[in-house]
Amino acid sequence: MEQNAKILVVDDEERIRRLLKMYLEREDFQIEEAEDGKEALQKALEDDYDLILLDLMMPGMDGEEVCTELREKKSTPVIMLTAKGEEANRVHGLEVGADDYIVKPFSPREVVLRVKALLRRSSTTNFVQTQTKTSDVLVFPHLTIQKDAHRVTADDKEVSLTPKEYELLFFLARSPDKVFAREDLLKEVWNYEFFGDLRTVDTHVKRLREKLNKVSKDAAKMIVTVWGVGYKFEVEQE
Amino acid sequence: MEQNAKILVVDDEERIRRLLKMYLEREDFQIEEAEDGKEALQKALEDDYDLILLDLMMPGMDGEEVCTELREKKSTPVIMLTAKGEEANRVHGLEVGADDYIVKPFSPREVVLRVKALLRRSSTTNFVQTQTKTSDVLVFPHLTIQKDAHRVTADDKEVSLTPKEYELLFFLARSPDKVFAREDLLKEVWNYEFFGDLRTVDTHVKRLREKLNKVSKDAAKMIVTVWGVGYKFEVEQE
DNA sequence: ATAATTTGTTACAAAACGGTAATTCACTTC
DNA sequence: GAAGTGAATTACCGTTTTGTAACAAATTAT
Repeated sequence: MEQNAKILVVDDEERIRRLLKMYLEREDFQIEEAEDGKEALQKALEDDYDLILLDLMMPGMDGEEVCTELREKKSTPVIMLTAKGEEANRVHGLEVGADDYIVKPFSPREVVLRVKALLRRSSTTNFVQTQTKTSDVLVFPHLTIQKDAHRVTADDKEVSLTPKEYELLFFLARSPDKVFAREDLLKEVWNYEFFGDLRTVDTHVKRLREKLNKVSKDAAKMIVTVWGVGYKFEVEQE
Repeated sequence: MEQNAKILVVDDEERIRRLLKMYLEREDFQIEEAEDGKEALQKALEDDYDLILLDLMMPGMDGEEVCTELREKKSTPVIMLTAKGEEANRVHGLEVGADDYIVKPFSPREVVLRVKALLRRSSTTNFVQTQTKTSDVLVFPHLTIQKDAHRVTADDKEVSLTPKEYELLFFLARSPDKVFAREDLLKEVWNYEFFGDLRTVDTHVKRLREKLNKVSKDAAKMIVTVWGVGYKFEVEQE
């Protein structure tokens, strides 16, 4: 597995760096930081990283420049972070040699997934395809989630979910039986600058259950309320 | 292990500081205190702590400010303590660079667990053994407790417990055969500002036994009354 | 630009829970 | 075997948590 990969996080905002660090370390990645383009380039050249998360807009040398210069020497995989307004630059970023880009504000979950995806991609190109693509499809007794296709089927019938509903379900289903507090769900599934009401989660759970229920009672039952604690995705066992 | 870590406890209320100190010292942490933001910042900068427990609301410089200023120099892990009403500020705390937050009034047990969790996370001790996670599942002859799932099964049948019942059981089961006085249980399982009747414990024990008993007599027997002393979770042996 | 969909908020009723107190029961001791 | 102390049980009621519906805001599609 690509676990324990070494990742360089580059952003001028300390807050963002910390956030990324926190979430990525939780996945057992090894994180180093750089707070400007110059430092980033220096580190990236000195050391061999498995991946670089690179903010586009930075004072001094911006992400684009870093990427261009880096590419003259190395082919370390790069994910570019772009603020929403800068989205136009996106293609530019890819042109410059970035492998993927993520638009701010991102959700922590998204970043982790994209990082893993890119690591997987960049490692398989060099090796024979031993990777059986972990968890691209989650299959449970009455429910199947196809990650890439954003497709959910309950008892073989398709359920059409909105993005948030899908993400919520996917997140829960990724750690079966584990209870998540509403707070945790807000932190993980929503993006980092969302500070809304906890009831928001309830509402989404309700809608999710509703849709699942129309198609399969059994599938709907998998989303379980744990009173006083939160929600979990439970796989029936007996 | 990260035991013996040095922790700075910051709160303007002496009572809270003492309480935290007491519980954390019991876990062999080394505690220092600060009673306002200014003192906290000074100490935090002068000395290297493994973790800081930081009250949000304090006269003068509040926790948020301390955190912000601290973050300009250091990345010491911070757990923010927020009163219930301030919950709105909660995420703000994270934005400012806190790594976790705990809502007052907290239960001592919770604090200890969160502190340990954060220390585990932030100790870049990227050694494999770190995630051996102490007792994520407790397995006994007729009873199993899955911590993350908040799930209890007695003789393979699920028992649905309320939060308090679950916590009580979990707490007892974590130290098999050890007798706890009612007072101890109240102190540990309930939150710090609860000074209620000792009989409360009896009632919860009763409900717990009742639920367990419906499913497995053997499991129910594990919660043993020690006359004149308290209760213990006893693992049968012969 | 306008309509349609998705998302977030708020308010409220119903349900589940928690703590207390009063009563009954069990063990111990004199 | 009667008195005293601690434990179990029961019933009660206030509080907290949850589900839901209705509405407002934001986003996306047309």
